[in-house]
Amino acid sequence: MKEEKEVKAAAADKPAKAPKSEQTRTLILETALRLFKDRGYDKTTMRAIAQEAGVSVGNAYYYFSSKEHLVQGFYDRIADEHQAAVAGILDSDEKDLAARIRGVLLGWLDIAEPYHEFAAQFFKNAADPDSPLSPFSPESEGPREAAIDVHRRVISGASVKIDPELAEALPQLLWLQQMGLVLFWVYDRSEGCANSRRLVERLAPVSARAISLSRFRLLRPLVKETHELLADFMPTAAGMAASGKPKRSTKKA
Amino acid sequence: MKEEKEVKAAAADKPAKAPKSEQTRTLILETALRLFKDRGYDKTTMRAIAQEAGVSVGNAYYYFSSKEHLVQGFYDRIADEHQAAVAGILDSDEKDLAARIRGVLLGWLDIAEPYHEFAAQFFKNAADPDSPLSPFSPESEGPREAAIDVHRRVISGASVKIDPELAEALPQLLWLQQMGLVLFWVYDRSEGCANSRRLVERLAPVSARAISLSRFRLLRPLVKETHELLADFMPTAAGMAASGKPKRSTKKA
DNA sequence: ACCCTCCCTTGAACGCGTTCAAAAGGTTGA
DNA sequence: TCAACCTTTTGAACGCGTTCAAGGGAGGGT
Repeated sequence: MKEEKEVKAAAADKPAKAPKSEQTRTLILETALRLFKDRGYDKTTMRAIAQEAGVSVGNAYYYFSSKEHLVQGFYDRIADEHQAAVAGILDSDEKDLAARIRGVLLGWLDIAEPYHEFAAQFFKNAADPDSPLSPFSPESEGPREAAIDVHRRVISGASVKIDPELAEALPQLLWLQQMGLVLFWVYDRSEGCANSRRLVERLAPVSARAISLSRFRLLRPLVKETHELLADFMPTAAGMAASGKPKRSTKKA
Repeated sequence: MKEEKEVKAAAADKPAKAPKSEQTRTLILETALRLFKDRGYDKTTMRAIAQEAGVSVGNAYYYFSSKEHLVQGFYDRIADEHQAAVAGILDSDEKDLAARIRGVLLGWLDIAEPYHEFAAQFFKNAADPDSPLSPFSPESEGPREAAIDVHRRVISGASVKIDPELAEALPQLLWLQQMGLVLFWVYDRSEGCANSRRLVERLAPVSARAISLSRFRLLRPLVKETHELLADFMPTAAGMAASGKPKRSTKKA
């Protein structure tokens, strides 16, 4: 299943990076993503992808072990675009936490909007626990950590004072909030996903307020327990549930 | 699609309630649920269901317009069993909120455990926004309202004092929490879903504490905003997203 | 008797994702 | 040059969910 391109044996002074068939792989992937965007996921058949790319269906399966795996590329692309898009806000001198949260979430909606129909169609695959496409799957750890890191920067750039214990768990919580937004967005059929945007406008101040309230003594025990809960069950929720033991992962993607 | 049994014209003094083919329908449904439980969802083919029930595949589709629709029965069954199972706790003199939450959630895990493997397999269908099986779909409004009502009784039987504004939104919030638990449970591969149970044990006190803290002045604005947010976006999240206008539904199932 | 109508039932057929044995290409060593 | 070997490519075939035109069969009006 997992094959890494191992350079034969000797060193080719010109690795060239296009080893014959990497082109075929890319061709199939690009064709697939284009058709997905044009026709939607369900209406794009493997036969159509193969035909459009000028190869056989079997060949597509030689490079991508299933139709789902073709989506991984799209998945990564959105994440990359989002991280690029929010860099401006994250590195700006905007200190208001609500504004930063709002910017990151609205930024995601902007990036994802062109793919809304397509995304809604394959969202069910991503929700399958057995699918590598699931945001909780071990295969998604890299992108997931990167996404959580965005929220880490959301917090660190804000002027708000945060309980240090909460600060540790907060990026994960904000990421969970983002997953909730994605869920809402997938269901959102309103023009231009206007409802999702309004939700963000309303939700961001509430989140920010809740966070800023957390430093009060009154909430100390609640914060502490919440933190412990996340530490035990979240690191990789899927891995945790699967293995039976909480595990800490320090791997960086 | 929606057909109600209309008594022909005249009054049959013996409606008999088994009008010829209701038996066929039931036979197909029971056969399907049995095979689902035995073999899992994916490995149970429509052909196998038809053959086992002694009918043709087309006949199965005459009564159930898709394989998914066969699952609706299972869906309803779990909900009914759960409501029966937690009646004891809800009507008891247990006044501790954490214990009540814990009881309801653990009760669900008990009921659902036999179907864990099966459920994980069709969970992806339930996550499809276009599927009537989705817990957020209009078709699921009846069961959803019933499930929310369970949480309403969780609260009303507890001795805790609750901000009246929060009290209105709280059942929905607890239901969302339950949906989160279901998500975790679907991913849970541990022996006997032990991790899900431990999550409940840890989560219930945290939830209860958060709720009891909500009556403090400090949290008043946060509670108010949260309530408004839910009122606008939750009633039927799907319907809301679809129609563009919040709608209040007072329909009882 | 006949036909008409409506409910129920059939099974072949369609399009899909996916698999696989076999062929075609390309590279290496003698 | 030939042969062995691995990578790449092919397209027919499989099993699936689903559809549909066609066929019972039970009543009821004439």
